[in-house]
Amino acid sequence: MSTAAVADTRPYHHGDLRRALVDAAIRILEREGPSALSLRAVAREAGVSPAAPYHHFKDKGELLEAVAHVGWEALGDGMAAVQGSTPDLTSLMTEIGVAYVRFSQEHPALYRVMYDTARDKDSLPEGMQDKEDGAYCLVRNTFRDAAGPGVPDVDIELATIAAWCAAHGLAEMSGFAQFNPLKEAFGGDAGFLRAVLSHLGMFQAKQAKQD
Amino acid sequence: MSTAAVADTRPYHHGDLRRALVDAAIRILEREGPSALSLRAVAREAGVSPAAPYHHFKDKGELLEAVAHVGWEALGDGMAAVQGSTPDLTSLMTEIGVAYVRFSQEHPALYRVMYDTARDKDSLPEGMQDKEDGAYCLVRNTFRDAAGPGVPDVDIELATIAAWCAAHGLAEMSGFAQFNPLKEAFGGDAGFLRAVLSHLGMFQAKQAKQD
DNA sequence: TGTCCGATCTGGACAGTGCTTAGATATAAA
DNA sequence: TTTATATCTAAGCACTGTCCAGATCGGACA
Repeated sequence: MSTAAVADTRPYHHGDLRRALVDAAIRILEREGPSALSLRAVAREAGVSPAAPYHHFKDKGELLEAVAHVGWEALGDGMAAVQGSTPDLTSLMTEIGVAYVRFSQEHPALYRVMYDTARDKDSLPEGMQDKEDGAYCLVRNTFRDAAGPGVPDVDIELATIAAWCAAHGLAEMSGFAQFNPLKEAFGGDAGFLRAVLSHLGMFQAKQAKQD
Repeated sequence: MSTAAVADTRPYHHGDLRRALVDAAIRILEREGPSALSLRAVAREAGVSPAAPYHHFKDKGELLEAVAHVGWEALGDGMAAVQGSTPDLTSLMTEIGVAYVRFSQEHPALYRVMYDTARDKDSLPEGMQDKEDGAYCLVRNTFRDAAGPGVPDVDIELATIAAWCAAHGLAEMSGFAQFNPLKEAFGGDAGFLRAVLSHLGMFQAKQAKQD
């Protein structure tokens, strides 16, 4: 998760403090959770004064945006990793969905920051839907490839949105206590995720194809 | 939304300050959003000192739980209101889903508090899955009624969870800017919601019935 | 080489927060 | 009426996000 070494180049006093602050924030997030993520704690973790971050970010929200950006890229990487793992579209989309939920389980605090900032702006990050390597585009492209050239854009878009919403809902609630009995019934977390995702039937482009 | 009159009985100094605080919190939430909801602001709104709430709630989290509880009940009412609006299961479940998302759109701040506290506790409120009049039970019962007696509990539960996750995902993202083009394509917000919900196909008990 | 300018960082301050403690007050019970 | 208990206030603590004046350092220019 790019908590990478800080001292690659140090063009300024501290040496790329901006990146160091984002890294520090992610470190705190993974170690102590979202409630411990104050601007002052981040500055402390990075070894600078509480006012230093204001030379690189307009306010706390802008720092969180930068943190979220790292998260979205990592999520995209995780989803891209299962690409080509199976030729069957339905099971491929299920695996992409599983990768999505897995990310949210492995980085719950980061995932929370990602959607907190998204809700504040009423929008997923700009780049995700346009840039070809974004997580959102990955899902859309998978649907498009499977659907073929005759399917209207609106159907592709609908399938993408539906899949994204379903995956997000599952991601936020997969840890809820209510679901434990069902997890056992499906042989653990992985089986449960696959069951829900394939039950939803959202990962079938056929539906979009036939309309 | 139960911002009801305060002075029904006043057995204590202030007169049911507990309820007054919850009402005040909801008022602030609807008026200024979640970021304005501090314990001190709630006390101010209710006309008491900043320390007064601590005689009725252990801490801020417990106040938020009480606020969220009001929200869950209101959500349940909204979903129950469409009950019996159509004999067809698929369209009924779609309407229940629409009612769910509509609630989140009309009370975004309250909806946010509901899930913030749920995530903190890694659980939906206790009563919802057991009490017969809870929103969660409403969905499960609808599935059960439609499926008939031969369908195993685990399938009913799976369908319920899948539908709930999908509705929540859509609720959190239905306001995102990315979806605007699609909304126009489906003739406004209502059409968009129905399209996504029925595309997901999650509201069909048949799948559960056949397994 | 020396000087200066602007980017970068610090120390200190302000208002606001959640929460605690000690004391005041009013209600219900004796 | 006295007493006990629930309720509320006042004051204070440690913390937060944010701003400001001043210190400091790097690179450009002379």
